[in-house]
Amino acid sequence: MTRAFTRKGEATRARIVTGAAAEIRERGVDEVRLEDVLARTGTSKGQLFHYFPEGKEELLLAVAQHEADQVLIDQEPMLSNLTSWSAWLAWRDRLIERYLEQGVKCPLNGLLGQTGRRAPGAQAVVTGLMWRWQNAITEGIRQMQSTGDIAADVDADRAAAALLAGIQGGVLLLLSTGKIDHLEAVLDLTIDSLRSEARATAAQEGNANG
Amino acid sequence: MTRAFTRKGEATRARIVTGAAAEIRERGVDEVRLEDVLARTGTSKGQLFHYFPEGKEELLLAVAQHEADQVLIDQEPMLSNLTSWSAWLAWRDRLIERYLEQGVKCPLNGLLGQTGRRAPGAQAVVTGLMWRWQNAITEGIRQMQSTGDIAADVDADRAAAALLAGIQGGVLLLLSTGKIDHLEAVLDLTIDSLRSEARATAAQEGNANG
DNA sequence: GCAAAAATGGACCCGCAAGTCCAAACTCCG
DNA sequence: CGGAGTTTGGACTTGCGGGTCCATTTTTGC
Repeated sequence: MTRAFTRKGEATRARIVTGAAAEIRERGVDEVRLEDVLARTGTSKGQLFHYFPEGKEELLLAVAQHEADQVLIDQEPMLSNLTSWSAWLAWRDRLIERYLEQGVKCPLNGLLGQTGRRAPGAQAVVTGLMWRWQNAITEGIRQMQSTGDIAADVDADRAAAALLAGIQGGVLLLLSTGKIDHLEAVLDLTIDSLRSEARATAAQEGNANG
Repeated sequence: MTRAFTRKGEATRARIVTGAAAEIRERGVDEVRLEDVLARTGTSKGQLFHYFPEGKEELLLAVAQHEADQVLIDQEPMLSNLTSWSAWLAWRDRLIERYLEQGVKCPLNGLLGQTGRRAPGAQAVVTGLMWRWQNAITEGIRQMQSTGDIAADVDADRAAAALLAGIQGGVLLLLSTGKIDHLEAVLDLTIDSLRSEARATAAQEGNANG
């Protein structure tokens, strides 16, 4: 299935993907014309359709995949090591920093709901991203439970689902209002809540660990 | 500024707006052609451009306004009367019910971030909606604080911001995964958190109310 | 160094959907 | 009834942008 591309070919292909991604981040999916991508990457139509025979749809899918991966990579190594409260806070800070910097330019926006029908597979990419993201958070919560830092009776899956939703909503509101306040509030209050529940439970059980 | 439309004219205009709204809900903004709206509403191009001289953009703006208002209306009378825990739960139930029914068809999706540049004013409509929505929640929290049901030291604005973000994210995840779990988790955990903080504070102050 | 395969440039095609225009039909009021 | 203003229908124009095609150049493998 993997087509035979030379080294140079792969490089060109990659250049097109990252160029398209940048263009989309800056101007939005529906504002980007193939011409824009060609201009920015210094390529021609012939090349684009050579590397993406299905045309725009295939390119969008590749971009989506690329950007989805990037979202998680940007959170490492924190996201995979939520093993102490300071790690959680570092993760929190990274998220704020990352989205503050990204501002209103969300590459994956516009791939949701029925809007994303334009690139059928793209929807799946987003779903996959959410799934991986939530799993990482769940794992983090479980870790904290194993050390007693979070109460054992917390439903890790459910808590992770809520936190992920909060983050997504925070980013969404950043996109529409330009302010990061919502994201900050969600992260701080949710994490605090996980901590205080631990404290409350520990207190009522009369036996803190440590 | 208000153009002179006869009764019949107003009716036609309204028919076009609601028809367009329905079409968009079903098929997504970028899939809807003016022709589709005309077909559904039994109108002609002449009429559409008669009532919306600026064309599609003006129509989209009208639709956005219409749908934004609907979002809040659908939450009444609960949203404006968050004065007891049972009222909060009723609101929660209404939200779940509403979005479960709406499913993957979000009329305002696609108006966010730079995607929404297609209709410059539409962005403002969404921002306005969020603002009104959050204010209502803040007000509800304040109400509960005034009766002592929520601890006075809770920052109502911040808590409302977090809850709103959670809701938005929950809906977003509903759009991309088709499952309502995230929205449920956010609502339940956030509301629970508001309640337990009240309990905790009351307990530690040694004086519960009622 | 040579043939086969891959990479590149860019002119051209073509369909779609927004927007224009105007003539015909209503309707409102005196 | 008459005519000014409003509403309606729909044919036509137009520009944009995705996709096709092929000739040319470069690279690869032997």
